[in-house]
Amino acid sequence: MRYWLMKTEPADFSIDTLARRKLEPWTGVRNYQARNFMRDGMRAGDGVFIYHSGGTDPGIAGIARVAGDAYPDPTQFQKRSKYFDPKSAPDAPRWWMVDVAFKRRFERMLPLAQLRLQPALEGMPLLARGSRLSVQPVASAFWKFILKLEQRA
DNA sequence: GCCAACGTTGGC
DNA sequence: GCCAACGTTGGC
Repeated sequence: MRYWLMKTEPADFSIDTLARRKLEPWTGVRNYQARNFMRDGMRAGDGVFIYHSGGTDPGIAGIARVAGDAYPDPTQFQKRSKYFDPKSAPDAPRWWMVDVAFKRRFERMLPLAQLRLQPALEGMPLLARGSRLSVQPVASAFWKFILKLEQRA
């Protein structure tokens, strides 16, 4: 069982949206590193922190789980989609994705600023300078520590 | 709104 | 293969 963190802009899609829909096809990831994590690293049941980015108070908003193995992102073939990729061919899809299932919402979001204060989280990719990766692994020690932090909050 | 950091593209 | 230009991300 591995752990991950996936970013989303809450104005477009938030933990509450996920709570309502229960299951969400995580379409639109167009970064090779992020794709590789989804395609090659994720397995059904893996834990996922849902991270809200871009707003006035970025942070971890809740928990989801990987619902199944990766499959080709259909939006890459849809001409009208903003995620359309003319260079991708159906017999050799470039972009892969997973379905993400809602688990729970944090009672209080864990702000990025608070995560930055934790010496125990040093080395988390999320906290690295200039980190933009929208899908990233979370070491199990970090996962556990963040859950404890949340209990305390 | 600003801007640093980063990834991708494309000319050479 | 190099690298400048460009577009995007995302914190502040």
